[in-house]
Amino acid sequence: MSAHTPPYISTSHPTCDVRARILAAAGERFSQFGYNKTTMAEIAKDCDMSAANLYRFFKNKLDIGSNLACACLDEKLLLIKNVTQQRQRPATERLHDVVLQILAHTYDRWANDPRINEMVNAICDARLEIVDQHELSKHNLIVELLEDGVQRGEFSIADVHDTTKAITAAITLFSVPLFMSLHSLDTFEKLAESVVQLILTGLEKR
Amino acid sequence: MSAHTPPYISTSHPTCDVRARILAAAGERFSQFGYNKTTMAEIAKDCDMSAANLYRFFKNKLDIGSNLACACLDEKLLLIKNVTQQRQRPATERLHDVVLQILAHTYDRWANDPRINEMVNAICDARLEIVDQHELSKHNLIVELLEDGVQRGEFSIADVHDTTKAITAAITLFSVPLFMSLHSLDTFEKLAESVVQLILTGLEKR
DNA sequence: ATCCTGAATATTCAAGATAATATTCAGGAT
DNA sequence: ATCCTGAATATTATCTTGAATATTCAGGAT
Repeated sequence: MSAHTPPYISTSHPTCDVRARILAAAGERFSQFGYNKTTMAEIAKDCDMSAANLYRFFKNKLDIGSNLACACLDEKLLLIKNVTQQRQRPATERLHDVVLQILAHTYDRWANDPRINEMVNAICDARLEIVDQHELSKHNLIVELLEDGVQRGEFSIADVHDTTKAITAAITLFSVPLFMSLHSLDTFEKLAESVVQLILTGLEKR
Repeated sequence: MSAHTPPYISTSHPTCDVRARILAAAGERFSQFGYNKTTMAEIAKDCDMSAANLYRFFKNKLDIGSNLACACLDEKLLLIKNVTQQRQRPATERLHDVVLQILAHTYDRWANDPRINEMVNAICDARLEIVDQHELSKHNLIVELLEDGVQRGEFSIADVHDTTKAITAAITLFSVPLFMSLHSLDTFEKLAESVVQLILTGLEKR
């Protein structure tokens, strides 16, 4: 992490640079030592400023954390979006990949960056609206995917919103970091395959 | 297990009576005041004996808890069994009812007997094998149900065990007390209906 | 011998004291 | 005027220690 703002072309107001620098420093600390164990003073020192000055750019520590958590969730959302919007591929394939992608991401974060998860959790139960917003965005992406699948004649769905909720519910196990300790990634992947299979084709004889 | 295992009919051996009496007293206390807040001395007094004497029948407090937790889980299992084994009904209906039954039970326990859940949790993460055993029994009941459904020509299933695991995974949201705070029972029931629908018929056009 | 207890010991819990840390603010530098 | 800081205050975490509780055990009652 650079201690000083790069002096070159800044597309935005200098204030934004400072905000970005603070977020970068905080993010670095949070992911290395955890949210609770990094102090405002440390973040400030990394940015060559006083702790008090941080409060000119963020309401408080939780606000810094929230911004980082949002970025984290957005990144996750982007991963999903990248799959769902590959319009040339069959919707079934994309649904499959979305589920596996979610699992891979959940597992990776759990295994490789536990401190970030700690932070996201801390933030999420202090700021319900953040997770709500994220869930809504995710919901919409899946709705889009299902609608696309229906239009192409791949899917037969009575109520797209209900079905999206059902799918989201059915893949809970793959979305919650807490569960990741239950199995190896490999086991989870096989399980996810089975669930996708189940979702796509159901049990009834045809 | 017990230091002296009765080789014959359980109810007749005095040791079993004592064990049962202890479990009853402990169960009463645990569900009323919680596992952590009831003392061995209190349980003992309820049984008109010394605390030390409890250790002749159970290894320790956790062992008492484990026995009660087992009974709790067995009761849950029995509920499921009662549904799955109604051979005269279609397997699809039974599968539906099992899921709703599980949800109802999870929710009820969470809402009306939080202390029991606290105990079961405490015990389960100290005694993994208990929950493993329970999961296995549950798995077997669902396997039976699916096999029955296949035989009747209701279901078309490639691998019954994999599918059972998939179903179990897909209803995670309804099995874990932790999630119960997310929605009302009513909302959960509708969601469960959708998930069952999804499991039974799948998404693909037929 | 078998069953049980009171007292001894080990472990866990919780209230209060202490130290860190978050947050605010009056005022100084540019 | 705007930006920033050091010091003051409020909040939160950590540590300490006495008390509560779990567990053990030597020995008494039946």
